[in-house]
Amino acid sequence: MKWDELEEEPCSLARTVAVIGDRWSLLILRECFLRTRRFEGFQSALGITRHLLAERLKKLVRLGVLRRIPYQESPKRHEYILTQKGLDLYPIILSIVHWGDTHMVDERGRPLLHEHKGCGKIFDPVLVCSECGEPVTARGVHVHPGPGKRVAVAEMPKTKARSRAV
Amino acid sequence: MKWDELEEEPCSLARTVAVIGDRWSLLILRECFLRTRRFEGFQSALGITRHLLAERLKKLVRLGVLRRIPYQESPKRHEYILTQKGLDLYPIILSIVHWGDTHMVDERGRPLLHEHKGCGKIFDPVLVCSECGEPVTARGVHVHPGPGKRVAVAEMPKTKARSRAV
DNA sequence: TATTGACAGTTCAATTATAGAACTTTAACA
DNA sequence: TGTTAAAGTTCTATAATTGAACTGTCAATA
Repeated sequence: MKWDELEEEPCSLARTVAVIGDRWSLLILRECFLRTRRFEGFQSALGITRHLLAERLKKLVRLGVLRRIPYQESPKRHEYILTQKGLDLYPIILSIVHWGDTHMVDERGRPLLHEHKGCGKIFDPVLVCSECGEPVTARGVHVHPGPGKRVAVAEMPKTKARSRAV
Repeated sequence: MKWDELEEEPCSLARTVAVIGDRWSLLILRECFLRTRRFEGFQSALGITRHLLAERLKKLVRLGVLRRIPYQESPKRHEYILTQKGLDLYPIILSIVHWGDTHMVDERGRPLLHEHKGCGKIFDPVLVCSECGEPVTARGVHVHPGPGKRVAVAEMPKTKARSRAV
């Protein structure tokens, strides 16, 4: 499967993986949330090759996650800022960080602590149900086919039969 | 940066990206949450090459996300099931699906609907603060260096100076 | 005036990873 | 005996990534 095919899958997870499912995009976005905006800033913070960085930034702009805006004329320079679509990735980022904090820390503990401005406390993110407010776990969820699900084999590509999507 | 270096970064996001930050791992895990357990099941559901599937399953087992358990003798066959560490990835998966549902759907709408068994309703996941229960947004969070943060240049690798981590 | 340096990339060869297809092994089944 | 199924492994061709050097614009400095 190619990257562009991934974007077409009738699966919201696959389509999102087409955006952030590579080695660098999430790290670039981490930097965005830490207020890095410029090419050199990303490059030195991440140690990514300039070639790939240029490529990934272009991709994230094309996908509407970042916006490229000029910050000076002569020489013309641009910076990269998160769009609303990009800002909406925050729950993903925070969930990832929390899993790492829980399962991948060494003896020294968490690299970062997160303070919720609203209540002033150091917190962990918790995923809850929008309807009842209770925490959600894998076992507590049932999935149903939605309107965008590919239903019949008739609609499927000739070669392979894929039937499921999260 | 190599994949193994990523695992060593003083950053919970980078360490988690070392686990799930490739083209296939998240898709394999999606299948796990949909109760796929066997090699052929993953292969036909995803269209991944057998070579890479074998490789990725090995990696996920090595990292403690999946467990490989025998389900029959002669010929010896194994299946792959989520460990607790793997089950804990559910909030990440669900956040990713929700972002895709919000920003990557086509005219036909969501591929899947999620029902919360607890309250019986179709829901969206919401990320809230563990301390006050209010929803968390990027702008509502302050980060502080934690105990596991790499502090001084003295401790850093010779080549590059990286100072930040989510 | 000439030189240096910052910034934002681009170019190119060498290495690595992934895709696609065929092959292997063990054992049940017709 | 021949076929099928599951769970891989092996192989070659193609695509992606790395590492390093190079380009162009302008400002500041010697």
